[in-house]
Amino acid sequence: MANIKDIAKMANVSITTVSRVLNNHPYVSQKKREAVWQAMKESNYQKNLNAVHLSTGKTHLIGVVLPFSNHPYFGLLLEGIAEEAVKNNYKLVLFQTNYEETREIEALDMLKHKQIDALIVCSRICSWSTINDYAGYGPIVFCEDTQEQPFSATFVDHYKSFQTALHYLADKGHKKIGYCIGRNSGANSTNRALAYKDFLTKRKLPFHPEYIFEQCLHLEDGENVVSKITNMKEPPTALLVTSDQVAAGIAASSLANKISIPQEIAIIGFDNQPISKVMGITTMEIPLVEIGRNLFSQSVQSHISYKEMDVTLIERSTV
Amino acid sequence: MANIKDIAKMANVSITTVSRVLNNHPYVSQKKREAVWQAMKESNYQKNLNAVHLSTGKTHLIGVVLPFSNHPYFGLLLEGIAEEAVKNNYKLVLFQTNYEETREIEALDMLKHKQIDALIVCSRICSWSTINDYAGYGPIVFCEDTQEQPFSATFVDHYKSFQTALHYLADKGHKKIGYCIGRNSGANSTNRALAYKDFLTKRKLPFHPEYIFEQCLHLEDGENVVSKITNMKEPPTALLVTSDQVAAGIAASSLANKISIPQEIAIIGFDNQPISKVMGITTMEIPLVEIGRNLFSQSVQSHISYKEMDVTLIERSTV
DNA sequence: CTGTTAGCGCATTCAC
DNA sequence: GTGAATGCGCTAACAG
Repeated sequence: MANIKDIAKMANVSITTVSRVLNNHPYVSQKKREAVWQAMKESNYQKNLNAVHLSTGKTHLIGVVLPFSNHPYFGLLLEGIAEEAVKNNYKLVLFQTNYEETREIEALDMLKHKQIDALIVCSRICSWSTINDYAGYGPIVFCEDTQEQPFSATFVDHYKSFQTALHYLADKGHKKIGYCIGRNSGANSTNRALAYKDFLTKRKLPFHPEYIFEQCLHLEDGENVVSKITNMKEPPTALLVTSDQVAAGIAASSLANKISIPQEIAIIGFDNQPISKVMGITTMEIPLVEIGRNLFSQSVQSHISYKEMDVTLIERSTV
Repeated sequence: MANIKDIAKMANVSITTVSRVLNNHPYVSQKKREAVWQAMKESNYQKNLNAVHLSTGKTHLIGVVLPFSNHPYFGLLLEGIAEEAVKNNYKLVLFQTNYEETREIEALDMLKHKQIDALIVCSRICSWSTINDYAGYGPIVFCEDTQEQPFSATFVDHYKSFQTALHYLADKGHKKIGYCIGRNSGANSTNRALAYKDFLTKRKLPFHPEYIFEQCLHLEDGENVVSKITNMKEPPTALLVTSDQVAAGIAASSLANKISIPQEIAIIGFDNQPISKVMGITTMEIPLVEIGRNLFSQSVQSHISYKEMDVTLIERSTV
């Protein structure tokens, strides 16, 4: 495989000149420029990116941290990130963490040691104090409201959207409303819990701890929720489900258990995934692909920015 | 950030010795080894992988080519690949092709130019003759029967599994059986088409071209199938659906259109995705995660190997 | 066992 | 406009 030296020899110029045309610098005569192009064509030259990386300290690689790659939520996010990466000639390095802190730190370390240019954290597990140790090594962008933290972010206002959905349900006459959430830690979960409490207070509704269902991440988790509900003396009449996957699971399981939706239980999902459309689930649309695209853009910028995306209620037939 | 030279200085040894302990070479006295460790600890040393890559010509990066990252089929495959990559301290570089040939060639070119060590092609679009041009630049592994091609592969026998499912349906009394397929090109599709024809011949059943539904990749595509079927004078009584996603879409759409399953139409999906379990869809289980794991292993081996995985019929309630 | 030295392929001063 | 020279951080003969 030809290298820059070979090209220089073939084109009868110096290595520097080759490097200049390679990087589109001005101040190269048209004649030499063409000679270099010719030589590159003939020898099917291609830069050795490893050398470029070592020399420049840049890798054109962006790390993406996510818990699982096989979850539609992250799939959509990744789709948006990947789309933009292709456009900008960046490649993505995947860090599948399974929510293990060490995995996330591995990614952070790669940033620290210049193995990637920036890091996109789709779902954070490390504390801010840990992450702050890595500020300055390169952009780290998040998919949550980073508040005062010195990191870019693209996010939705989970407090607001949760309230919107909750009041929508209440306006339809529901008084016993519960919700399903993925993790009980995490900023997003905290915000939603707060929104829930504030809603209850405002509407003067009692707080039922058993109306909160945790560990609702995957389709299968919906079954669990349904089985818990069927065993309740006073089950909720409506459920806010923070993932369309789980909402779909609940819908399917309800069907199997002859529980009618929305008569016996109303459901609002989140994300507006294809599955919610197919199954007619009312949902809060989160523009995940667009968020992904924006996350990528922020990761290749040196300044910090915050971008809030809107959530839209999509009415279908489960409320 | 300290480099190998600094460490050498601190530990009072040569660069080579540092490199040796770095790479666990023998022939280093315990004393010096410990001195180096000490220095590394003190300075929080970390290798610059770009330098390692340039020097060794290896990147510890494996490329993964797939059409979409947000499809559960590829999500599961990716899950298996990622799992094994983490174990072996490799990182994954994603190539989302959207089935565009140029994207796949980009990946191939990265292999050629040593930017990645190997390539895993989850779904091929390029012709074998194109791909053969890249043989020798590094391992390329496929998720399909590579036949005489000089590339490793992990795959399932689509001919066989299609036949199994088809005869299962026929044994249940079905005579009008159709199938839904993703792409009409691709080796897997060809094999299934062949299996279908052979089955028809063997059972002396007529061939209805309208019983073949193409472009069935996503959940939403199921709607289409159902609407086509409802407009047929003589609709099929059973459907083989090469993706659980589409099968789920068909099930949901049937429900919405008051078509009862399996009474009016029987369905067999493929993959055994969570959704098929939740919706009680009979399916042909393909061990995607395991295939992913094996694909990774093959990608870091220098010899060529072929591994066929078994497909298992999982009976649920749609037949 | 240990150190010296020569690359790996490219970007980038700096001088002409 | 152009090129010689230096360095990025590490590996791997080779010599001792």
